[in-house]
Amino acid sequence: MTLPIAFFARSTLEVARDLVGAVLCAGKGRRIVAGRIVEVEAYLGADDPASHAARGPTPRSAIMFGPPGVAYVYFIYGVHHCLNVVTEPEGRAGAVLIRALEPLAGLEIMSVRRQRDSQFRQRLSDRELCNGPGKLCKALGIDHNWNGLPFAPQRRRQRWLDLEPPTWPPPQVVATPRIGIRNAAAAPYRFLNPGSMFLSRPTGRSARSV
DNA sequence: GAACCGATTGCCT
DNA sequence: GGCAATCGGTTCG
Repeated sequence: MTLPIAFFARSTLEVARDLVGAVLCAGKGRRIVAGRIVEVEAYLGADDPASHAARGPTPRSAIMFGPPGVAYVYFIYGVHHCLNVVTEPEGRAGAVLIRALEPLAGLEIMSVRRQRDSQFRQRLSDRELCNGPGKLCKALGIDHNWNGLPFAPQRRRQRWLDLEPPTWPPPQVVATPRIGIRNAAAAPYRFLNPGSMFLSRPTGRSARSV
């Protein structure tokens, strides 16, 4: 069951919290990979200095003001891609950064994609495959060409994304400050499953249940 | 058009 | 723990 648009057309903080435990699937040609979301971060609009949307819409951030439930993919440090889910009703800016996954399917594909030189390298451990926003994009084969794709299965397309709700019972979720943020560093907008061994960083001492 | 810089990662000491 | 890699987006002149 795919998460409906109404799920994403809510406040970014609520969507971020509720995405922990959801299953992300990515299809590229015949290859399908999937993982359970264990860590995300919320990025808001004008009130959030750390957000790409903080200063209003620009060519890059305009997508954050658009319809919810689509991918916002950006290129960072000239090296990596990061995957977000656009939130809030159209006209209001918001996005949730996917920071870490527990790999569920296609682990061999992920490992090959993650290798710097694909030849003669040992297979990466499961916990290394998707434990960071840049790493999981590499493992899922996601780049700027995926920007704007809906989170809805369209299996006849070359590329598609899907998000399915957490299975029962939902995981425990805690909030901490976001990683790598200078402004507004204290805002507890990072949401994660503290019991997971697939996080990008340790939970941290300031974690609070939400 | 030039300068600055980043929601990261992996390799080096 | 330090730091380079390497590019596009954004801002400033």
